[in-house]
Amino acid sequence: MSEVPGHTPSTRERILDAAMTIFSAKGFHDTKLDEIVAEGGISKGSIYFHFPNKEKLFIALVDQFADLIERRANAAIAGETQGIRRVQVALEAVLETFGKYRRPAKLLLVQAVGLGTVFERKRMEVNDRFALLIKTYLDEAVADGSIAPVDTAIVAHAWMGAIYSVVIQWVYTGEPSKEEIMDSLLPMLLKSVGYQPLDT
Amino acid sequence: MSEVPGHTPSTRERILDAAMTIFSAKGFHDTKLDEIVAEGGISKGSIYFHFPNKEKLFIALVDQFADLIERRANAAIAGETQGIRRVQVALEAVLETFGKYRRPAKLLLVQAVGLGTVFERKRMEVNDRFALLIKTYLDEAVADGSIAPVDTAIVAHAWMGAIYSVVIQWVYTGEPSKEEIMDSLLPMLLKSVGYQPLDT
DNA sequence: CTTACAGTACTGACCAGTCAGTATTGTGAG
DNA sequence: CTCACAATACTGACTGGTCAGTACTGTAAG
Repeated sequence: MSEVPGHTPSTRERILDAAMTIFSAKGFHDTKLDEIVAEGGISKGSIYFHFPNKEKLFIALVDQFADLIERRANAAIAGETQGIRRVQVALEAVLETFGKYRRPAKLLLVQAVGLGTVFERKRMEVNDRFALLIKTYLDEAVADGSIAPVDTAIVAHAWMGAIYSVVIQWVYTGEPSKEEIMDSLLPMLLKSVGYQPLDT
Repeated sequence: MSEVPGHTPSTRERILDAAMTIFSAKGFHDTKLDEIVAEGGISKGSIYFHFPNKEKLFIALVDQFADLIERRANAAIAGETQGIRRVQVALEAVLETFGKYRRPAKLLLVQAVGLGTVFERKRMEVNDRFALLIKTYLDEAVADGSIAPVDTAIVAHAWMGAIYSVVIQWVYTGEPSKEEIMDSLLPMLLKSVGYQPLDT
């Protein structure tokens, strides 16, 4: 995730890597800090040197990945001009990124849910960010006539949920493959707003 | 949920009701058994008389609601014969049921996620049950020519995720209203498999 | 008395977070 | 370069609050 090839990872990076491994596998509550300590070959104290508490360490990982997703989507969009094409390449970029990072995907989509009041806000914030991103580009596509008018707020949330669900399924079972997802999910989503994709 | 009008609730029911209230509001880990005890006016001892542990109590609630959803969907389907109509009424029934039970919905869709290894299996089981249900009826619709062939496994998961996501949004914010959901989400889902709804 | 439950006081394992101390790196004066 | 000191990075044994679960007592019905 954060490691640069020819670069000895800093302690902070080692902590984040180890935390990602354990958190994504066992979830927040089932992860003991001592397990992260063992995994990363660091000490408990240095976790608390770099992060104020367990919760903030977890949130740092969530933020890190959410930022990455958003950057990739925006980068993809920047290369296109027409409304619906922008939507399409953004979706492709997001699926691509989830596909590339299985553990962070699980962390964000599964382990960050249901953690009680404190995390709820964070999760809604991240979700709303994504939904808004989708909504913005859908609105664009409606405005330039690429697709017929729809309730873009609902469609945005529905798309997000559809993507999450399929990605979660893939995270756990490895099925369906990324190619199948691209080939089936993408056209399906576009069809749901009345757009018939001609090419891939 | 389980209360029958003219029936003094048994202790077991009082436990389940109280547990539902607290679990759905605070999540599994942030709920203390003593809070359930206070909420329900029951005793800790009787919780352990009726349930082996906190985890099983939680799972009982999840199962109870998942069963309800499935029964409602199947009941709705039984009244229709044509493929795609069956899919449509099933979706309506599910949305209807989520709409009627906000707290159980939150419990199932939010609080039951990210609880670590033990609950993961349960969640996947419930999810797969729903996805399979959708898939079965989609396959029917494809078979009888109501809709064009698609990868029904992926579509089923995507639909499930779309519904979850919109319902979760509604659970937290009360928006969009049930009517808007019905009017926007349902046609959108049907459109995603190439079906243009004529009525409703 | 016995069975079937309800109620309550208590326990002890667990683990996030602390802190006193050690190691490493930076710096600037002689 | 080297010595003195400071700042930063890191260590790991220890602690104290928490809370699921238990042991025990109460009671009413048959």
